Amino acid sequence: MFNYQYPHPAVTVDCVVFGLDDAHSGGAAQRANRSTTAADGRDLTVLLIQRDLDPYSGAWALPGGFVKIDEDLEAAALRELEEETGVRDLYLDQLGAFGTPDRDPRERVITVAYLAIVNLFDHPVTAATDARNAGWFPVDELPRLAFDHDVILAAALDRLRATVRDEPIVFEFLPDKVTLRQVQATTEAILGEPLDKRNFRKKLLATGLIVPLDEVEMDVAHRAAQLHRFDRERYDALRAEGYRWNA
Amino acid sequence: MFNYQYPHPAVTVDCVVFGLDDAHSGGAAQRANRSTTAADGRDLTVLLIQRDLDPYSGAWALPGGFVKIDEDLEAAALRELEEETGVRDLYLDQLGAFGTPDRDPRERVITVAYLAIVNLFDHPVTAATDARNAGWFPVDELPRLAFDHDVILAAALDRLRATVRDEPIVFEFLPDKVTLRQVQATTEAILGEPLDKRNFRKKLLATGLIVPLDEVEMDVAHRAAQLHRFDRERYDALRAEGYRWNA
DNA sequence: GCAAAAGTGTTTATGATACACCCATGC
DNA sequence: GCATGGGTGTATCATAAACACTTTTGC
Repeated sequence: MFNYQYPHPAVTVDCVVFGLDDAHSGGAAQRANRSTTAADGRDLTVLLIQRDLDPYSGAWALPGGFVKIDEDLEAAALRELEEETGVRDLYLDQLGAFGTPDRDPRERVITVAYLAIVNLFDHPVTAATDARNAGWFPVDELPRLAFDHDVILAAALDRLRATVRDEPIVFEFLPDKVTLRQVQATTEAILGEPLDKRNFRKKLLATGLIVPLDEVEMDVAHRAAQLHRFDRERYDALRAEGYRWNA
Repeated sequence: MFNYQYPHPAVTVDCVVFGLDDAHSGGAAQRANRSTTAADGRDLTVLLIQRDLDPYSGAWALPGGFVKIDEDLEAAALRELEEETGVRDLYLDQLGAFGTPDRDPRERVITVAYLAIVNLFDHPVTAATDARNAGWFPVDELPRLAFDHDVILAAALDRLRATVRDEPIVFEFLPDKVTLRQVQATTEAILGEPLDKRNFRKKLLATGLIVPLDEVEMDVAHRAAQLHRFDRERYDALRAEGYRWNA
């Protein structure tokens, strides 16, 4: 038992984990009747976990959990994600605190939400989601969510869409070696709107941060596209000097 | 006494309150040797409170306090601000949660920080800051701060500077009836850099949201400037339809 | 009349948008 | 040979930036 002179709220972290669906979603996420989008057949998806305890038992929820008493907030988010999805290496950005008094029926719970992005090319996440029922849901086909997770998710989506325009965050979704089509398709999946191919490529290449490799993609039933690499080191260096990405 | 099965952190709110200094700062804030800036002689300032209790007794800190167990986070921020500064009506935006485990030496404290703006034209804040020693400090002449408040303040300043470019947030600092010079000077004070007068006015007026009134400023030792009003209602309506401010 | 700030346009450069065809490859 | 996506350039438009003098008013 832990005693305090004044009442203390519980504090949790919740993660809105975005990924680019590879079309074999795990768990009970049913994905029938979906028209392929402009995004190369891949959708922007969110990782949800089906609750097996009350409250909201059976409902889908954001992965998350309680912050340990000596644990940094970001560390808690990373720990929960690793426990629940097996992913270690990902993009993580704090979204904010959500603390409406009655958001959890058990006790006062304030949650710190994080926006995370997993690279499904590098990490086969669904394999690691063990016993618990987990699934990737396209952002426009979400189930009803537990707690106020719908509000948090909406805020995360807004943030993601705003961020994709002024940070090279698209590459968090993609493998090291990418085709320009992949970059465009992913950007379109995030924004939910089509972009002009020539203008997109022009602008991307004009940054000088997308360097062509001496390699082309493989196993495609048409002309193979040039592979490129995002020069993150150079970007970080420029960024430190005030450079601003803009796409 | 309040008992929990697991340890709970304490949760506080802290406010970074920005204002446009009217050059008679209250409290112990000494303001000697200051060169007047481009901002019309007014600086972007932050409201700080001198702590009278340990830890950090005597040090300056952000106004804030504990969140009550049934109180919304934003309500807690508003309450603390009213208690400590007497201000009711202000701009408030959540900045994020700060929760490094050792940021408070007494116990684990997670704080939710808010960015606030008070309109010193409408509300004479310093008068209301009663017993406690409070003062407005120019953002480039800050004293050493308690806890991790320097980090929070830096984050708030970054956010403010980013926001002033894509929301008409300048008007939060200013009275209802403004001169274009005031708007420009305030923007310059926030950004910390000078702007071109003609371009600034052109762009501002081009929005159609700054409407000239049939009135001019009074009691100035030179030609009186036209007064204008920011049409917030129309802005809100446009905003809802996807309009984006850009200055 | 002089100090102090108000007010006012044009030119240039840069970036954003719109737009359509031929090419390479696998089947 | 045909289906699929890869790759490319130009003209137009809109916005941003640079830039200096005359006018009004109070003292």
